[in-house]
Amino acid sequence: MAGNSEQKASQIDWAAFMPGLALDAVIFGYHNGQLKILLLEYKNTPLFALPGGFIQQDEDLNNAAKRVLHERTALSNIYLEQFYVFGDLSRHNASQLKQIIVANGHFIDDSHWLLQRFISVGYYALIDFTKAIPTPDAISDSCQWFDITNLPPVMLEDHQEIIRKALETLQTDLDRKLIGFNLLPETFTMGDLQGLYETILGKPLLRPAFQRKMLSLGILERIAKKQTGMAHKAPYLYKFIGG
Amino acid sequence: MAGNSEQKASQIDWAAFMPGLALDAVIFGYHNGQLKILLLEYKNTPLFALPGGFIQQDEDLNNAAKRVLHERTALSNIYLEQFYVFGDLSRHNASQLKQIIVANGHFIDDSHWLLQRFISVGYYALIDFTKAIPTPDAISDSCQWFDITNLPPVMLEDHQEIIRKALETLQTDLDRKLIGFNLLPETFTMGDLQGLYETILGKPLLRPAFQRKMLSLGILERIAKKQTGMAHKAPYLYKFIGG
DNA sequence: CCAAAAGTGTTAAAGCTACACCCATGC
DNA sequence: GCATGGGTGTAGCTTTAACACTTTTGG
Repeated sequence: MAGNSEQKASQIDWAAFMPGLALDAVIFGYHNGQLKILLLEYKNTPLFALPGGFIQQDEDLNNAAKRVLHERTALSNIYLEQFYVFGDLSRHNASQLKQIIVANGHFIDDSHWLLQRFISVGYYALIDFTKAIPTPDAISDSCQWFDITNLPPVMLEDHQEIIRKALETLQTDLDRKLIGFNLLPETFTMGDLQGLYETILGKPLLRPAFQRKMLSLGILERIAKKQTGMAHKAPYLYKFIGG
Repeated sequence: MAGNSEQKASQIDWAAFMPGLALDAVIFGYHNGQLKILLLEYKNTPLFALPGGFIQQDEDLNNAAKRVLHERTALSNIYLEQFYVFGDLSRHNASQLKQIIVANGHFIDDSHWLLQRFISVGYYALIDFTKAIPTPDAISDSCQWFDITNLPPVMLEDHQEIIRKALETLQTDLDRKLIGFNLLPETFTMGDLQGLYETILGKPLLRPAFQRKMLSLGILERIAKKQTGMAHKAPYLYKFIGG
């Protein structure tokens, strides 16, 4: 849950949103052999949080998620999946929310639904790190990539748990569906792809087996014969062919 | 979405619930080689619907689902999973909802959230058919089992789609997690278990392979040596041992 | 020529498929 | 005995795992 409007809180038409309901997005990217996610840093607080937002009364839930993703990354056509709804009472932390609002110089009545208990739909997204343009929202100082193994210690509400569950879902989805390619640029080497799998699954894989398995799926097309530069045999470039 | 209170609509304290949010439960049972689900039939209408309910302001989302399941089946400790959140605007059908309310002799203001757009969390449950006591709610005439291959043609809103997606999820979960046993009594034969798998997956399985695979998992304990009665070799009884 | 990384070959183990076969029981 | 359903054995195929080997390129 995070502010999703570019306006000041006092100008927001809260009635345009569904009360008590939010969505949080765990946006994965892959760079330099690290799996990363996007986090916002709230103004004047030491709090980090997942990008999120509210659902407009006249908006499909999944479209609200797409909108949030576009606002934070400037990307469209993103791979996006619901993975869990977080609806425990214990995740509610009114004082933390109030701290954020106050730190932004706004006031809100204690009875407002924004300070009450929330139910939040968790989404995870896979994007091409090189194409995203991280963009903070109105109540945040920054929107930055964090290595999944090195997250800030203090996070909003249960966002640590949401991230954990998102990663768990990504790990089990990775070899059931063919989604890994969404984290890479259009063209990539087999080494890139293997590194991605190893990073997500957290274990080394054998190169010959990995190569054969990927090629046997028939979803990779070998593009250029060679790449440039290094002190060893140049790898082939591949691209994903939807299929 | 369905009425979940035992009171008359006019007596219900609507403020006790989270507005715009509901849950729907696809409750699976297995009997006589058929996969079945529980459906409610609304009073004075030809409409069938999934059991469902609202989330109380002071209630965990998952506990609300457990409560609904207990109200409709008299069972506790049910196997229960979230599988999708249905949040499209197109699922909204105000006239259908109003029809149900009117058919129950109640009145409600058109601006009430009950007649507005809803977001619904889909759950599926696996229960022992022989133990459930189907119980209608206050606005329903009946709560009955329906063969999944022979559902009523007219159902509330997008409940057909919810059921389709629940079945799809059950099929993919069936051999990823060890959940089939939740649909059978404590003891069962290998034939029962195979029939269950065949019914859910919609295809025949080879007996030797199935038997070996199940036994190799180490989650079945062979109980009684024999069963009684039929014109052939008596099968062993097995029970599930949580691993 | 050597180190490093890419890619292919090869063999053994493991798993799955399909069918054949034996067991127990009621008619 | 024979039909019926339960349970085991086994041969053949496919998949996976592990390692050896060749290829390319900069130093």
